[in-house]
Amino acid sequence: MDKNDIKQAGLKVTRPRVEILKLLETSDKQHFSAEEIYHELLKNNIKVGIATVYRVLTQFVSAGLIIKHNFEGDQCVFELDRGEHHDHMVDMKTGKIVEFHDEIIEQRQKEIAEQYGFELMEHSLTLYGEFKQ
Amino acid sequence: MDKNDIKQAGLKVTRPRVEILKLLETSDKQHFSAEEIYHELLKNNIKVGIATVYRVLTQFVSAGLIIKHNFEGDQCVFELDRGEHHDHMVDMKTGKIVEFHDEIIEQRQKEIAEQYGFELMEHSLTLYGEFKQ
DNA sequence: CTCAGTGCAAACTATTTGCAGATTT
DNA sequence: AAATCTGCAAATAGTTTGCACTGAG
Repeated sequence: MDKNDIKQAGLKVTRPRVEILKLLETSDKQHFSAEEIYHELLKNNIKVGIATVYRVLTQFVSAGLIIKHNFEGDQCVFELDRGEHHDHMVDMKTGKIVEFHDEIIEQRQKEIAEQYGFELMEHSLTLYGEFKQ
Repeated sequence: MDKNDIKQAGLKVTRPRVEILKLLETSDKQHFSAEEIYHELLKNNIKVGIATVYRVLTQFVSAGLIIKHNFEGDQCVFELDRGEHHDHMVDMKTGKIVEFHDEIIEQRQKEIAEQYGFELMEHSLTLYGEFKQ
């Protein structure tokens, strides 16, 4: 129910917002940079400005609809927040991104934070390398 | 032996290089952004251009003398590479950075990479939150 | 009809580059 | 002296903002 998500975020249901959310929901690719989203929309004959893409993405992040990642390199990537936390493996040659989740690591992070008197709010774990073959 | 490190990297031993390395070696702070280094040098009456700071930092990273981190936020930070790998906890209020190392997590990362047929080359783990009290 | 949202162009921030003069070896 | 290095200013890349017009409710 994408349109409801937009409404519940206190935002009006506009073309760019619906289309950006739809793209993130229906694409087989999970991670997009702002530029990629922009070009994808243009390719589908949806006229938007790059500024709107950035604005909408920022709003969606605030609303908790999507997540923003700061991998190595110059630009950020965005993905739909499907509620299940996960970390990433990034192929440094191809740019391919694969998600994983590991309870042992999650647990250890909490223990370490505890040890240091650190109130853990979020974390980011990214493995860089190459997928074999 | 900082000057030797510079030489061994195939770089000439110049004022800016020596001073940047010295700052990173002797400061109680471990992590600096390029701007911070720049201002720190100016404060110590060492005239450099910001472009030189960026150039030298890039060269030092290539030479393996320092490490570059991409924490959340706009700018990168640099720290001396003391050879011992570690991850980071970042206080989102104060900006304070504390290092930690956990063998269990390191081990799990290797196992996960193995499972996925992923040749692990590096990784980045950062905990975000606040130090209590 | 009203106010939020949009596209455009200009502004901004972090970083990089071209170049002529300065430094290291 | 030769080659690298530097500071400056201009360029770049990603992202943000001001503004007048457009569109959702």
